[in-house]
Amino acid sequence: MPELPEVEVVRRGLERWVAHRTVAGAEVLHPRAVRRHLAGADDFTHRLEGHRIGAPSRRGKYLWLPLEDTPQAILAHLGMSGQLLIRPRTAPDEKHLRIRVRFADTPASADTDAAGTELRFVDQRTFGGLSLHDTTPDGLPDVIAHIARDPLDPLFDDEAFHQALRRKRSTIKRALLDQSLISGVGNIYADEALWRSRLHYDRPTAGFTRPRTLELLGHVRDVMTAALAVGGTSFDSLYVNVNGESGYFDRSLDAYGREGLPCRRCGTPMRRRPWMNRSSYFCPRCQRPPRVSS
DNA sequence: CAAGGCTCCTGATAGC
DNA sequence: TGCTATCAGGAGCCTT
Repeated sequence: MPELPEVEVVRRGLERWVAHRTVAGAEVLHPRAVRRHLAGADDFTHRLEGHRIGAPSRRGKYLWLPLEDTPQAILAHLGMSGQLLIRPRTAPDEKHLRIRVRFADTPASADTDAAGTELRFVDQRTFGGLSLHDTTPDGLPDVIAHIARDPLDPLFDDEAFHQALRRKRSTIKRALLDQSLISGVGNIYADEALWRSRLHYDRPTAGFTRPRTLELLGHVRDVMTAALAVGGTSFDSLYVNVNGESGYFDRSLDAYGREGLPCRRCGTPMRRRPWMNRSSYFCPRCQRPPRVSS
């Protein structure tokens, strides 16, 4: 399940293999993959043709490929199971291939041995997709203006995040997953950062002290940086990075998926609790629930 | 307006 | 064997 580190790995792959190539054509094999492109699949493909791709950017779990000659960008979200693969044009289609983008071979692509390859969006569960949007003056696709900066962004404002937590009448894991407060954190890294911080997921944010917020942010950054160093992660075999190699980091997980296994800090069996139609993993001893439970 | 819940989707797996 | 139930969960959208 791609979160910020995995998406960043994909972004770097695209920088290597796709930037500065010109789109020759695109093919949408499943309409749901472009459902965020409201004008439809035909409009999506027609408007891509002939444009040259710029340097890929990312905010949180969104990444986008700017078109160099127009203030627009191809926005991508991988959802649960999305992959962006660079494959030889001659490679057989993947079972869940949703979108194919072909490129014109140019001297630029020949220089990087990218010639003869195409970009494929493969997505089993179809929660992800591509779409084309206008970009704001700072280069951000307009439809993700509500997405907050992510914790690895140098312009992320720790103090503003802390004040936002204080104003909320919510609990900490909900806040971590709220992409309008802090982006890029999903269920896995939320549980990991909370475990490192010894915080229970249901702890109200309103009472957070500044040191507590800053420590949590530090752990969020640490766990993401560690995952990035290993090449992103997804013990989920569905996840493959842009070069088609599977990444991951599963051996470094301290909380997620460890129900019944001993806490790596105190040895107490880890627990799993149903939470927001998913799961939260935590140590019942290190991460004590708040006194007043919702 | 904020907070919380519902829903989209497919495949692996467990249970009967 | 073959069916059904459950789980995985990001984020837009809906309800309260």
